[in-house]
Amino acid sequence: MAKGLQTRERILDTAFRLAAREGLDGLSLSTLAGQLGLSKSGLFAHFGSKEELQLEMLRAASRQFVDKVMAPAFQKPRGLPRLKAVFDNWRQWVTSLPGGCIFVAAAAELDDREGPVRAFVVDQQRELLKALARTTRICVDEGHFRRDLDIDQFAFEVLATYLAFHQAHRLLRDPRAEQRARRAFARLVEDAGIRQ
Amino acid sequence: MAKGLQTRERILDTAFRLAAREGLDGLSLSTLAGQLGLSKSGLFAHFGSKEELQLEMLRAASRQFVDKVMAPAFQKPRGLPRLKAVFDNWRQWVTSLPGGCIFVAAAAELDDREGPVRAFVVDQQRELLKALARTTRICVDEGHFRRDLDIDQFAFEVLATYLAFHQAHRLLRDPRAEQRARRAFARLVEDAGIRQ
DNA sequence: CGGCAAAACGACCGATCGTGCGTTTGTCGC
DNA sequence: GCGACAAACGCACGATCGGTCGTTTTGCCG
Repeated sequence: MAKGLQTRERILDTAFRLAAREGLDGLSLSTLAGQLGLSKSGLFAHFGSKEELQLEMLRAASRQFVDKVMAPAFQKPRGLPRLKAVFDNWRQWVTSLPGGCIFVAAAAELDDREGPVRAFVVDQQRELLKALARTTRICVDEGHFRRDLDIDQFAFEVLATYLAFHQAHRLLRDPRAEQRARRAFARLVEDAGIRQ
Repeated sequence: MAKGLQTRERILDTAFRLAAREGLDGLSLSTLAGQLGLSKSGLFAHFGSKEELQLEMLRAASRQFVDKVMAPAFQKPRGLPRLKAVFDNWRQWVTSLPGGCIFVAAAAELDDREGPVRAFVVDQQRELLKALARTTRICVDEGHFRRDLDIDQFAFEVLATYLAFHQAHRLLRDPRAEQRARRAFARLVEDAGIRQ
């Protein structure tokens, strides 16, 4: 009983790292099985289909995202410190993963298809925007941001900064990517601050 | 002689639309040939390999981008009107293509591989950033933007807005995507303007 | 220990991939 | 209108894909 779940976790962990490199479809069962030292059929038996594996892999990635990015940030004080921690952890989440963020890869890959995998990614992205908006709202409530700030617009622009950082870092391999992202975020925060 | 080039153009045009939906690898020669009413081998003969087809397809996409986005904008007066036209045309470039922007798809797909296709996409992205920076510099020269503006940072943030727009539009299918992008761009422009 | 389900295996399926080859069809200059 | 050459074709190849199945190995429990 325990052995199965243990192997399953090992599969998902390896899969979500590998899928960020090869894409959701690019990752083949043979490759994954080889990487894990398992037979293809042995691996396959854990999930009924490749789609199910993709879904479980994304769910595992979501859990890791919460653990590494959101949860630690929520240890920080409410308001601006927490928002900054979210963005910092988010950046580190990308740089720590050798294949980049799987959700960015999945978003581009799935934006035209239909089905449960796309639905999950869309849902997660919406949840992320909501979480960003909530964190931003607290900044307003705490008096760190001005009251007439457009919360959802702010969340959109934080996401924009993240996406540009991801591209500059992974595609262009620009060493200034982090600096660019930091400055863009700082400008966002400054603009949202209380005017004097 | 003329027939060959004509067919070649038709192939590339269909390919670059299709590849935005399916990805660079996802697009198969069989599918493309079927869509064009050609045999797979007849299509294949135009290019020595799939990689060459991908390269030529991206080159064709680049030409279209210049024609549809950059060139029309350069008809506008120097400075802010031109910059705004670039961004407007850029947005329309995405919405007019049923599969979205192939470079965004390619960027996510290729960020880990090596080879000439990746190199081309990287080069094009760098050129785009440079073109954005040049257009922004003219805004400074014309007195529309303040003199101490960080040009490259500005270009980075314009690209960020575009990427977030692309994602909101294509993945989330958010009807407010355009409004969000407009506002983000407007805030960028306002921030870069002459302080009073 | 023995027994038995869970887990992993290896061989195989049909489909599809990119690619090569020999042939037929089409077009254009003389 | 005919010869030459480009363009498109049909067919088959080896590889790899996701997926199936019957068998063997493993590990837990009484």
